[in-house]
Amino acid sequence: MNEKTRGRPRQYDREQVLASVLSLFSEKGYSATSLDDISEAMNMSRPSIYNAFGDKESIYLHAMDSFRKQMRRAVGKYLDSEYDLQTALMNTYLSALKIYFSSRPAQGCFIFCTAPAEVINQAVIKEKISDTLIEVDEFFQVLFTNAQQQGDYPKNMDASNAGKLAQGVLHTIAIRARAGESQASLKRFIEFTVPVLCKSGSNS
Amino acid sequence: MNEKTRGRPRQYDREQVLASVLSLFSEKGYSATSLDDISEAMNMSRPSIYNAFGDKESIYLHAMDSFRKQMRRAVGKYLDSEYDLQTALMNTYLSALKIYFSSRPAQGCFIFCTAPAEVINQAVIKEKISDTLIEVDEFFQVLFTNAQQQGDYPKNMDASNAGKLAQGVLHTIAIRARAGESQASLKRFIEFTVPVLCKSGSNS
DNA sequence: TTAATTTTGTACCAGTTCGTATAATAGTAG
DNA sequence: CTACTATTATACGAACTGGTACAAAATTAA
Repeated sequence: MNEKTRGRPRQYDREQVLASVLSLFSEKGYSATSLDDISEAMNMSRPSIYNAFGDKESIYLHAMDSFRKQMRRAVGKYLDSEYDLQTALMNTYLSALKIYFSSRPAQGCFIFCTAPAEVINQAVIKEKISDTLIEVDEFFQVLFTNAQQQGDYPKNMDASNAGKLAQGVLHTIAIRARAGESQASLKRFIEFTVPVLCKSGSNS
Repeated sequence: MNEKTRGRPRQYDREQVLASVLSLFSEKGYSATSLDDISEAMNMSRPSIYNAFGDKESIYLHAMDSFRKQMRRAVGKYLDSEYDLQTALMNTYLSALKIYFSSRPAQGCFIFCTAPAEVINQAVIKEKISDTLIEVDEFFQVLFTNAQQQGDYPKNMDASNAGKLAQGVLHTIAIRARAGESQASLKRFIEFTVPVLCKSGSNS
């Protein structure tokens, strides 16, 4: 990976500038962010940016991928069946909450709070957000089907729709965090919600 | 209301132009919509628009109010206690679904799909979206407390958080509709979800 | 009529937008 | 040292941005 290549060497670190542009887009959204903003945040000149990531839309798509990677890193482990359903859900939501509140003011979910606005006129963004929905639905669905196999969740329930509902909780948390609801309040909401999703689980 | 006033009479109908700018903002979001776009959609010159609704941000806020009114008109009746919990929830979601799919392609919820992107740098929009969250939370909470009084929902459940979860379902439906999920699929999702929310309700 | 009042249309502004043409820079290969 | 290659910096441009000054138009009040 660190092989010497011809030509002038890069002065930027790809992961690092992606992280800073992600943070920028997360704050202002796609349309309100200018290439000048991006250039300043990345500390790169405009032609360099274009050369590295393409046009503005393409930069945004890279940021979406970067965010998805971050989320996967945070919650992927809960797919392991050593966690029971309640624990896996709870930990997933708490991990998400931590990310949603990682800036001040809290910015919620980068993808579900900023991308939907652009969806109608940007086909590629629409595709990627749809793809994200599917991936997350499947993540949660696996949690429910695993629980069904272990007798932890009723088998007559539709794990696919249960997964969708579980992702829905993520969406509402993301929006609420960005709108100013407190982390403590959202944590209480999660504590109420997880037993409802698990249903057969013994909640007081 | 139709009293003769001095000065040149208006050539526009306030409700009508608000409806068209709402549709425009709903499609493109706040930042991607230009005053030229707005002027064309309203069929009004820029100074007239400024005189009638103020600057761009103010126009957007008026559009938010207009959308909230539309939603209230559609679902307000389900607050009447003649509806049982399941029916009220089901009808509310179906009414929302109809609005979310009223354009082609479906645009979901104007407020929760386009406003969150602007929240961080536009304090007034943040306030209004927060205010909307509270109003809708209270709407659903009333549904649950009414059901509790009629023995239709367990009294040991927290109606406030139940209401929040119920609004969460609205959020995920809105995002999914805008991202391209089919109305039929979302209807099945609702049919799965309503009994889960009601819990004690008899679902096969 | 004349004055007062309100809305409308034209035209303009300074600032910003995204993207790129061009040339300088910094490294490797031979 | 000379090619070659890739990245960087400067600078520009045509289009668009939100907002407004100004005057014309259309009504009521006196």
